[in-house]
Amino acid sequence: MGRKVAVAMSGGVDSSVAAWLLLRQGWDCVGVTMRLHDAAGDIQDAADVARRLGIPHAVLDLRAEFEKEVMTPFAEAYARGDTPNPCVICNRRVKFGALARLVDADYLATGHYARICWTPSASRWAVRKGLEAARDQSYVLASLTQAQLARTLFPLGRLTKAEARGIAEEQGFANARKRDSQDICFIPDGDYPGFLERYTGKSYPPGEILDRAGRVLGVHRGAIRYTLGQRKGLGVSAPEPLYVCGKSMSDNTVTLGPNEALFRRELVSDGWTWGGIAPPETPFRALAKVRYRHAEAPADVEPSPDGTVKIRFDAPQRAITTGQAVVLYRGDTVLGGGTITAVL
RNA sequence: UGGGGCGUAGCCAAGUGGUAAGGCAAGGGACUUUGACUCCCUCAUCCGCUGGUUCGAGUCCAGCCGUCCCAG
Repeated sequence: MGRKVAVAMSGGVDSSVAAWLLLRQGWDCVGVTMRLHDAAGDIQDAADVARRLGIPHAVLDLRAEFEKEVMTPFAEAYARGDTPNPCVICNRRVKFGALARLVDADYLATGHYARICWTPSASRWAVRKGLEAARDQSYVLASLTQAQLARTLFPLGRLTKAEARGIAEEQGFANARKRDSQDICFIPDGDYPGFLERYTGKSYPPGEILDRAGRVLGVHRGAIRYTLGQRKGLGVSAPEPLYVCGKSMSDNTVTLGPNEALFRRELVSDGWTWGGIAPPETPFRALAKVRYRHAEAPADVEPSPDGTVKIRFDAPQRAITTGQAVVLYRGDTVLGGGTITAVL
């Protein structure tokens, strides 16, 4: 392998600092920015930083791939009643997929707060958590394949966000003080129900809000707007806070219950990609994480020959939701990641 | 029509003579490369209406209105 690396520059602070770090380490860098959707992005910011660093910069139009791999599956998942995590899919299919295939470089680098390590005992690559626990992004990278990891660099893995911002300030990057990105990138206003209706051309009609005994509590504004564990926006007043503890797309109903009703111990998952360990055939213990901001919890992991994996937590976890990614850890190493298909 | 209960913010609800708790909902903000959760802030110049007693009334009295239950 040579020393040429393409840095995926979003126009934000992190990927800008990543490029600077690689340059300083002697890499032959080229900046690339993906055009993913029509919403005006930060392409100009990325180009400005690249110019400042004195590296070539290219904009790659990946709108078709993004639509096919991310937006459409996103809408389909919601229609099914799942709650997908588009960032996870985007990383695997678009950023480290389509983009990686297009660039002419030995490696692809991004500004994720995560690390990659080679595990000699298993002869495998594995994603590891970023050093700053609060910023760790290994969860959204768990589905990267061995081939993808072999040619990926995460220069920010050992830095804190504060350090990265410090570097951006020192280097005079125009985006040094830019807000962290948030929300789904292709739905900048955060109105994902509105997006889904516009994108699919379908409307999701009102239906009944029920309590766990089946009594009608009110009317919902389309089942698509509600996800497990949700409290806000229900419009139902009660002696205690109520949360979405179930919904049925076929009945077009949303069921509410108290917080305690949300805890479950067991889930079924599929679509696994294995990182730090070879595809397992026997049960083992691990820490499992069921959403981006979930404190991973100890569990028994039972792989099946058909590729599905059953995970049974030692203690019940709140609002385990189908469509979300589940990621297994041993220490700070990612063992693998899949998608939650059922909660028992 | 008699007898009894009740009428406090969008909903529920404390309050019993001293200057309107709390919960839910709602709005705003923080947090956050997913949805959520969480956290913080805001939210009745006024207690059905009208008089009266009192230094002072949501709290006491009278009348009226509304509502619920029992009786018929």
